[in-house]
Amino acid sequence: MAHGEKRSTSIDVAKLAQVSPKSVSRVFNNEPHISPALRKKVLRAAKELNYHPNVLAQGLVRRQSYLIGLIYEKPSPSYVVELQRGALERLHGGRYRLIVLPVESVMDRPLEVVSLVRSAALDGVILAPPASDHPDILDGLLDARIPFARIAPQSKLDVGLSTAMDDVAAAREIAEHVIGLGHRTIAIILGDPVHAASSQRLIGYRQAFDANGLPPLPDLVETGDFSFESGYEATKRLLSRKLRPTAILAQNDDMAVGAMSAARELGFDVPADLTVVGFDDSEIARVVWPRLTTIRQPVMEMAKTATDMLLRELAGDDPGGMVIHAHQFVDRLTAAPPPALS
Amino acid sequence: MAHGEKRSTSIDVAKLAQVSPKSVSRVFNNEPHISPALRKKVLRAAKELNYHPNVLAQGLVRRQSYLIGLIYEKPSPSYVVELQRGALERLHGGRYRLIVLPVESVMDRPLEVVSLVRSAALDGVILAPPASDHPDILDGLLDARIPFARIAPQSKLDVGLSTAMDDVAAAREIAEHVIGLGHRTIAIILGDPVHAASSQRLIGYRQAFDANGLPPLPDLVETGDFSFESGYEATKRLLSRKLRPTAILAQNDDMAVGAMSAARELGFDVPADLTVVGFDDSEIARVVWPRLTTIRQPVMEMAKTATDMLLRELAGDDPGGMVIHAHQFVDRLTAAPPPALS
DNA sequence: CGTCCAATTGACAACGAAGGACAATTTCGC
DNA sequence: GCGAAATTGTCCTTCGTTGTCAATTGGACG
Repeated sequence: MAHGEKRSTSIDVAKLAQVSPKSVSRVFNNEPHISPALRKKVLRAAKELNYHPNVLAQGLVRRQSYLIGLIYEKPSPSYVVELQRGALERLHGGRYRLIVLPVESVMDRPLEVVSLVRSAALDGVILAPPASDHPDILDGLLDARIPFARIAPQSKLDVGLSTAMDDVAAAREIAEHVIGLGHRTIAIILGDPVHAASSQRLIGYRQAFDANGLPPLPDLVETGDFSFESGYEATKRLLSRKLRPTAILAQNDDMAVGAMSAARELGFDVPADLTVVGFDDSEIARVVWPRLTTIRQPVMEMAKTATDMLLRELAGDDPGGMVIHAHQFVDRLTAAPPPALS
Repeated sequence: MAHGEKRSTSIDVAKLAQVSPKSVSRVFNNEPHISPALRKKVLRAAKELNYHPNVLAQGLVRRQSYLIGLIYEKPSPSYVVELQRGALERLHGGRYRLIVLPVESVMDRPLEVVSLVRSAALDGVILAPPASDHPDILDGLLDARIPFARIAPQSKLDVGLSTAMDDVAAAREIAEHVIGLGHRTIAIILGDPVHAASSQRLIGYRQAFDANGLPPLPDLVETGDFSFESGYEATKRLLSRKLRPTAILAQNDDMAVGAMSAARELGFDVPADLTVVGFDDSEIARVVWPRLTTIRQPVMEMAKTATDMLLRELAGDDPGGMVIHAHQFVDRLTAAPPPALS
């Protein structure tokens, strides 16, 4: 039993080093005006006692918890991973820590979210869609004076900090590409309508249709929820219609991959018989075969920037209001001319 | 500007409700012997002031932070997601929160991990591989008296709490299946050797080889790091050898999917020309086409159980020492007899 | 060698809530 | 209306660290 050193306090260290507790505090906070001799004494004593300042006590007096929350509602795993990666990359090395707060249903009980944030004493919050667009949440946080950074918001863009991309332009771009390949019978799989990005992307698709003299095709639209399964089911329905699409625009990669699976099961080859494109360029897009043609949404970068802005705000600097990140069309292997023309 | 209510304290609530601060405390901590009337008064005042107990102050006096850390070292995204999901599911509704602590390199600086945990004042820690097997980390946590639960440890099984599965048996099982299909030239893609699971699974493969009179095949072994890319690269090398395998045992799903991609690129059909099996049954296994034959490792359940044990320990109950979860062979579409026999 | 200013330290009261030990006050059974 | 039990209130500590301001020390300089 060599184990069992009890937690030591700044007072213990002070006693051992024969200085005042205040001096210990000063050394640990790198305050100016400290003689090298004092610093050495304190550090030696601290090391001997294996002392770590108690963040709870610090937090109490400084009115900070050094906790940042990441709020999201069960989006695709790959999206969450990217979000976290971006946030953690920025947080790394600093004193702030990341708390993950997946919430059941943002839309149903928005005030619960605010209450959660308050009772956890978070210093700041990163809001992923669809929480980033919920007015009650924004108001609640504003009211509680809790700084927040929003990822990909689509409304009330003047509120809080945000990082975003141009969903409309991106969607238009990938739709243009598919049309350019010769497709005329194009189906759309929408994501969860509570995500504002869903309607934005639809607008982009429509713009491309319009610009190329195609009808809006209300028949060939199915609604999913951004999950693999929903893309799979939607595609099964689409491919069993009398008017069969030669291309499918899925509003994210998971649904696109679901579409590919369904197509394969029904005997269609991708892309020879059916073009499938996604949106996001999440990990899965690079990993499936054939590799998915999609739009690269810089989720990690957006999360990193959002975190950066939040930290700057917490530090008292002016972080600016909104940063737009560039998207990018990524042409891989799932888009080809329609069978009739090939 | 309706915004800006300042944070209120228990004393504010007491004043407004015209009761003693002690009563406020009693109500919020659900102590017995409180009349419904008092409770109502306090709750109403608290609501009006939008009062939330300050967790920092509570934590200070109770010596708890209500923070649980999840420590992992950049494993596959799907694995992380499952871990988090399991932990969060158990934590949901309670007062404990999850802090994610991905660490650069557990092996290089194990004491940094301990120091991180101490300075963040975590109440308990969940250790994913390979941290769950590092003796210095275990000792450090033991020393600091911080409870921890280990996921899938392979050594020092008597230390701390743990949840695990039988990697050897599982690996043997899937190898037996492949051999049973008629394969005789079987390649292995190992995961990162710092993960103890890697060698355990290899032992299982070898047991199956031995039992069926196959040589250990040291030539057809490649080492990856559990990532898609490493599986992809390893497979490119394997398939360009003079002695070409008809089946590949990958030590996790990501590498297996990488193997499938590489095979496809080289013109091999899976499973007609090449059988590929994985390990873990992470999300990706269900999502790729053809769907991956693999071993289901109950990561989410293990994480959930680990969290449960940790919470029980924190509550002062006896959580027991170790729980073994059952694995399961999942036969899907990527394993078939070798071409010569089909 | 004393004086005065700056650089260093120290003393002490917050911070917000909980816990313990009792005292004071209802409330209720009968 | 009495005694006992159930509620509430008082008061004082504790938790570990920082802010504020006063005290001390060390030098430069005349």
